[in-house]
Formats: sequence, structure tokens, C-alpha cells
Amino acid sequence: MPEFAEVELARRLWAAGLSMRITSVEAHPGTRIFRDGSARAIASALTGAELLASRAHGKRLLFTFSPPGAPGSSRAATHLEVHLGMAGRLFPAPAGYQAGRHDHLLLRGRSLALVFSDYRQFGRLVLHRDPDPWAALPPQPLDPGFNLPHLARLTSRQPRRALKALLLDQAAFPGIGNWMADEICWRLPCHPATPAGRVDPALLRRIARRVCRGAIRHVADRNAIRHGINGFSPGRYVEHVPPPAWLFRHRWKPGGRCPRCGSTLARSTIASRSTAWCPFCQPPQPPQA
DNA sequence: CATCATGTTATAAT
DNA sequence: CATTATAACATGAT
Repeated sequence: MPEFAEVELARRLWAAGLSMRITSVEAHPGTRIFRDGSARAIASALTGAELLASRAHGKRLLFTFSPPGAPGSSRAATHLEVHLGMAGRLFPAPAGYQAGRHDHLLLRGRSLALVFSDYRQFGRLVLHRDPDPWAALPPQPLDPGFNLPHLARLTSRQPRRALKALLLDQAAFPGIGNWMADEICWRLPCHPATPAGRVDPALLRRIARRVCRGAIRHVADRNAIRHGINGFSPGRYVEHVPPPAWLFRHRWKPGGRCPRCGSTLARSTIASRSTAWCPFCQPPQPPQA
């Protein structure tokens, strides 16, 4: 499920445990979540550690922990990288929370527990020992480096590539997923199969940034306020969603209509993902610049 | 029972 | 080599 804004929300929810010392760790071994390492290695690295920092980049999360034991220890910090896959969630829970069937990692502290839950197990947890495992990452849509020359490079690099495929490329648009990609295409407005070379890079930059900011406001900010850091209620995945003026609210409803012109939305598979668009606002474009 | 789902990756095909 | 399609992953909702 998680795209840019849901990932940011997940980061904020686990940030409820900042400066908390992990007294015990429960990690279900044998699930795919730990396929890049081992549940035991994570448990032993984090037991006794303190949560120092959290970062998010695109759909990825990085939580930094002190080395287990004394604060003055010379051992390097440990980083836990989290990817939520299609159905992963992070949430804070009461200290005595009992792990459910799909809760794969619990970090227990004195006052609360941090939980990673993922019923589909497409997510993953990876341990990093490097001082900076995120040394070189592409600019995100809201970063300063996401400027016009950068966008011009993205659209001209592979001019024949479908716009939607470019939007889903995490090296180009970190954090953009299936619903945000459709939202951006709809607002441009461009048919999702439009060749990237035909898209105005300045417009693409502006709309992508606008959709990201809106998603943060509607999905991360409001849910974080509602949950509160002491609320603990994991709640449903999305309680607050973008308003009805967004394509998001209509795209999967049978007979859903374009919020702008009222046309019945079209849908089919583009860039191997199911895609919705307005046939009137986003007519197909011939593959030529 | 069949289909689909806010994602990634390995592999095959073009 | 580069782009694109497909299958696989595990579970729940419709």
C-alpha cells in the first residue's frame, strides 16, 4: 500500500519511540520479511539499543540505533532499513501488546512497543552496519535537487518510455507508486502512455511536487494528528484520504467518473500496472515529438 | 472459485 | 544493450 505519504506516516508513527531503549525484541523467523538477513541477527543487534533517528526516502525507511550497551561504546551505530512492500505497516502499541499473526517484528521499550506488521510479506527488513548506508540516493520530488534540469534529464533520457513507467521508476520518482502516478498523469493532464519525451519537464515537476505535498497533507499530517504519538491506535491503513477533487477517490469505483469533467474513467494495464485515466481529459498521444 | 490489490525482483522475450 | 512483459511472492477482500 505504501507510497510516499504513507511511508512518511509510518516513519512518524515509529518516531514515537525516539530515544527509547529497546528492552526486548520479538522477530518471527522464517517469514519472507527477513529474506535479506536473519531475524536473529536483527534481534540481537537491536536488543539493548536506543532508537536515535528516523529517515524516509521514497518508499524506504531507515531507523538508526545506538550500539547495544553503554552509550560510550565505540561500536558503530546500527541501521534498520524497512520497506513496507504492498501491505506493510508500522505503528506504536502499548507496552504489553501481544503480537498478532502478521506482526513480524516487535521492539519493546519501557513505555511502548514498535510493531512491524505485513500480512502479505512483500515488505522487508534489512540490517546495515555501514556508517551511512544511504550515501547516494536520487533526489525526491520535494528535495531541492528535483529541479528543472533534473526533470529535463529524466524526460529526455528515454523519450519513448511511457510516462507512467517513468513515474513508477523509483530511481526517477522515489516514493511515487501506482495511485500517485495516476494522480499526476490526470493532473498534467496526460494519457499515462504518453512518451516521456513529449511531456513538459517543468509542468511535470510542478505537478509531481504538488501531488506529493497534497498527499503528505491529507495522508500523513492528518492521520498523524489523529493518531497522536500516544494514541497507539494502529487504526485502518487510511482514515484520512485526499478530497473528492482528486482522482484517487474515484479511480477504482466501478463506473467512477472524472472529478473534473464527469466522464466515465477508463482503465487498463499500462506499464504492467492497472491504470485509470479520464478518456476526455487525457486523450492518447501519438508517439512523436 | 476467480479476480484483483498503494510493490519489487528475477527471468524471459522483444 | 535497452525496454517491456510475465511470474512469483502471501494474504485478504470482493
